[in-house]
Amino acid sequence: MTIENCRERFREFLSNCGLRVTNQRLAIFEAAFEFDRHFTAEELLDHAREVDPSVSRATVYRSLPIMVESALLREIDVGKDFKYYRAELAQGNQQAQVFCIDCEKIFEIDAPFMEWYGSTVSSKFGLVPVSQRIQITAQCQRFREEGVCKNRP
Amino acid sequence: MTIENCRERFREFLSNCGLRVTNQRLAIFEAAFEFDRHFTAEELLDHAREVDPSVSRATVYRSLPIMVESALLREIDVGKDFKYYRAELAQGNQQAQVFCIDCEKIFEIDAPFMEWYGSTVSSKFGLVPVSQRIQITAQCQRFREEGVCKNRP
DNA sequence: CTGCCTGCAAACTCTTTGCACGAAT
DNA sequence: ATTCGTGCAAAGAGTTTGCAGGCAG
Repeated sequence: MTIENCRERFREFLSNCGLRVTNQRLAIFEAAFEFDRHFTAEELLDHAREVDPSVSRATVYRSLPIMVESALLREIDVGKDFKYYRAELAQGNQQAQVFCIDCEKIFEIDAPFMEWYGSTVSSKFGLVPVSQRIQITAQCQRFREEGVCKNRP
Repeated sequence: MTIENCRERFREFLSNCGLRVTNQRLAIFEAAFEFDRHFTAEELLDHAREVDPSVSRATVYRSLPIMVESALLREIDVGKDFKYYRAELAQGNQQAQVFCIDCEKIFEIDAPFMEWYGSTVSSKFGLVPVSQRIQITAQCQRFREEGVCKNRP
């Protein structure tokens, strides 16, 4: 899946939902897909403004749910008071997140069993799964002992 | 594990940490252990005030981390902007949470493999696990279709 | 043209904090 | 007597929202 595909997909999603294709929404899309890592709403705002300085914080916050809904962005909650996002070039596979509390970096790894597990467990309670995630919080032992974290900026 | 054991454990934990055993802390403890379900900080405040009207919101928020640290309370983040807590009478097993977005209820189920999975995955990134959780978000199909959720108050 | 979108700033929610008083040890 | 703990209210952080004007369809 290339960025061109994604851009086209985004335009179609907007149209199909009766939403307008505005310069701001496109700028936010471009900014999001230029990150090669997880980013926060604030980081996205800063970067989107480099593409189109007129983008406001409100529009970023209004666009994020749309892009998550369209499955172009994944939303990740690591238990902090803000959320992380990541462009989803390759659609689909369930992933487990490992969040390092020392370097604040998010690592991801495929966890194909999760979907099965989610629906098995949900059905035990008479429910239908919407989403499932495994999140592992970890620390860097070396950083704790030596004050150096190889992932730390 | 009875509530008496837990109360004693709490007093010991406070003493061992050089923290004082105050009426407010005890009132918050009692309130927390009278819930037979998950509760929020605000619900805990309301209930603690029934035990001791002098308890303030600040003290509840200052006590929660202590009780979580002492393992008498479990903190659960379901991706909303506030946290849930639950008294932990039976210590220990890793659990997966199923959060129903229709009735906002949290169901739990043992997930003994989680600890193993967390350390296996963490070590792939050179990290040491601190905690791990599986969280499944689900909905009540019957509520969606018929407007009735058997778990809904 | 119509009405969805936008930027701005204020509002909101949950949580944390500074301060002076009060209570546990 | 010390010092930690407390209540109060204000601050804080991230996010949401009301409004008047702007732009896509």
